[in-house]
Amino acid sequence: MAANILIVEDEESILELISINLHQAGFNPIRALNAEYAENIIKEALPDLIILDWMLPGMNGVEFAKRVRGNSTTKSIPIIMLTAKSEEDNKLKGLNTGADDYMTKPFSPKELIARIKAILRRKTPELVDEPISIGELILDPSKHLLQHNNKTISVGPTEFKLLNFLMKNPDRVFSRNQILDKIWGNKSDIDDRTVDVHIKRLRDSLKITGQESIIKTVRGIGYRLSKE
Amino acid sequence: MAANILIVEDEESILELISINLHQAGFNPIRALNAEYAENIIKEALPDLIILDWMLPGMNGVEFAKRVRGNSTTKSIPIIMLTAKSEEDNKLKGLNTGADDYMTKPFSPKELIARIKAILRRKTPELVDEPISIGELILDPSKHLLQHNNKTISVGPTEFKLLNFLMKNPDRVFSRNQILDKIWGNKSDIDDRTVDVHIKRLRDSLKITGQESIIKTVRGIGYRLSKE
DNA sequence: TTAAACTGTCATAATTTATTCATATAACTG
DNA sequence: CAGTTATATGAATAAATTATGACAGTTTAA
Repeated sequence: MAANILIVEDEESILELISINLHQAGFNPIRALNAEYAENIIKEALPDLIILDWMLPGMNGVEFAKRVRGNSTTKSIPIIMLTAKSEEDNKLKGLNTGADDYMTKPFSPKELIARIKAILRRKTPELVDEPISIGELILDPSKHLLQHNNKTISVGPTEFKLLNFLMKNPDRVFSRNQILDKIWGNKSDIDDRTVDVHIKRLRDSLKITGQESIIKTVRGIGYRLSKE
Repeated sequence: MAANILIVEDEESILELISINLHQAGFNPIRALNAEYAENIIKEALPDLIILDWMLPGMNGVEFAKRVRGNSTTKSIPIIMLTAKSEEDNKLKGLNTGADDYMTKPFSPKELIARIKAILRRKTPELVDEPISIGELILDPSKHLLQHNNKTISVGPTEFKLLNFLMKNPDRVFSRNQILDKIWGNKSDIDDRTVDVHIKRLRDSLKITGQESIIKTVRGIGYRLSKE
């Protein structure tokens, strides 16, 4: 299950940028334009991590962080603080207020994601994309790499996502539509049968490893990945 | 089949958050921003479970719950109530209004999902798709796998559905037509006798396990699955 | 800009399953 | 036990599902 990440940032374009990047990295972004609204959200549902702008209109980031830390039910939620470069001196203060990490603007979305993963890996490992292996195959989502006995197997982007999904849910059958939902996104109006084609391509790619038979066809239902 | 879960929550971001998390957990979320709208939805299609915010604009959660409970066609739908911490005193009242469970805000989406599963498991086990076992046979719907002493038994698609159905309703006799209705869908104009053939094939598949006799013929009526 | 890689769709081949039907067996009735 | 009815079984044919190869349009990378 994807991690829910609350982003508190008053500049809409930045908020959107972070949102999109988190979404693409497989997280669930929850947007808040100010600390007050963010507090309301937290009152209702607990996020797995908070990305917090240092400077906010109204209640500022530090204040907000303090309040999060002050409440027993929320105090263990990790916080990443975003600070402008000029505020760099404040970083110690920021850490003192309880932020688990900080990043100075402008920052690279990639690095932000990396930091998020690092923190989640520490706090809630099950929410991070760790390498998965099945048999002699190793798939590393963060490196976007598929290996077999230390040799890299090349697969297309869609096939990679497909294999990734199946490896994360081994032994379970998925219908073509479930797969379309997960890999293509639920808005797609793509033909069922397209899945067959990608399954074939994936099997072809796996052929040189002799592992192509881990992808089983479950007639009338869909596909399943499993060893034996 | 994914369970349909109606979420009645006036705060849009929370509604969205719950929705996304439920979707990722394999449920089918239906959103309602207020009780009135929720009532309309229920008139159209019965959800399998309702997540209900205690405080709602217009008709509040308790009132809505009462009405759901008051109607004979909806009264058995499980309800999970979301209450703010300050309203915790009300929890008894909440339960009295018929909520099956309640969660105090803020809650973690993961816990919510755990509770949902627990309730569904209790109330409508067929929606949870847990493995079913009879004797030494284990049928796992989500893996679409039939096992006997850790060995996979291969059965055709229709036989699998048939066995699945019978295992979910053990010790009960079904006429061929009832079976046709359940497995083939009621629109089918298929011959009664076809069921016999599939029963035979199923028995054949089970022969190597020595369990083929769990499927009894009830002469003049139909078939029944039971141990001894 | 060009070449290479990737996508989704389709037609068709290959495979697996379903249904019917004829006949053999078994179960019930009196 | 003979007659009657219901079920089991095997096999042929029909139907459904999946695998595959090719293609045309796109995207990506050099």
